[in-house]
Amino acid sequence: MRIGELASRTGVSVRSLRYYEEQGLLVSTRSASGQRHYTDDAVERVTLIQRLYAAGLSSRTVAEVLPCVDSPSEDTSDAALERMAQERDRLSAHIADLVRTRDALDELMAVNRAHREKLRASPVG
Amino acid sequence: MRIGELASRTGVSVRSLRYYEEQGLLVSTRSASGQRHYTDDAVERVTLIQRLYAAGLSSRTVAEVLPCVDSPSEDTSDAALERMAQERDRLSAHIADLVRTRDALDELMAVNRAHREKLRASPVG
DNA sequence: CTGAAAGCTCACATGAATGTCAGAGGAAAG
DNA sequence: CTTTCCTCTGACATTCATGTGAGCTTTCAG
Repeated sequence: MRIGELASRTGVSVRSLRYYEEQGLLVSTRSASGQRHYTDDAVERVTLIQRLYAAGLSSRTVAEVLPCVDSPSEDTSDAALERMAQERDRLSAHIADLVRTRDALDELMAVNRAHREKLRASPVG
Repeated sequence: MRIGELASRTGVSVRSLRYYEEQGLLVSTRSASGQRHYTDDAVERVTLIQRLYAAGLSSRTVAEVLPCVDSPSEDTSDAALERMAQERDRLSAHIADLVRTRDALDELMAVNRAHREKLRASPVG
């Protein structure tokens, strides 16, 4: 498929797809006229890239990790494995943090709702 | 305390503290000479701001939410409550997404480690 | 064949939080 | 007092993923 189709299938802009390629995250074959062509696999790959971005990995880090997706049969470097472990831990910590923040939001909402109830009961405040 | 102390107590740069004030997230009293002074409460407030930033709220949204922290006794606006609920939901979805990504990372690591084991058992690959 | 739609490259713009620098005026301690 | 550190404002720089537009070529449907 060409880049436009990949874009609409993944919901990622054409611009971003070219950027991913520039960063070495996504490969394409080129037609004689220079147009990018992708296999169906690219859809999944783009989704994964987005997922990793959303998890806070930089494109540099994503580039380090993706080879392990492509060819786990090759000798995965210590560095890559370590990087994955490191990112996993960072991600875990981040998730825990977000959960705490969500709890804080919940409590904030509860407090404010409670005050409203009180206000409704005795409108003087 | 002055801005430098607040910075070192919170681990947030002086530059960022001034930025928070500019965005209406943090208030200070000014000395005759114009220097910012903060009460101890500011430490907690800055921590909360950072927490909300980390949860993906923009400073605009943080500014919308913070008044509910300051004075839940006032009539909290519908808009603010709705905004909080909305951010809470967004955050929940984001957390779920991150958990999935973490799982994906875990599996990726497992697969790569397994391949290594195999390699070690029969070095031909 | 023609025109619309889609691709290409290159380059500049954006947004958000923060870094950094310059020039000037306070603050605190020797 | 003088030195050293802190703070002030203002402005420009940075990072990163993405938007946007120009100018040109390719593809495809009619």
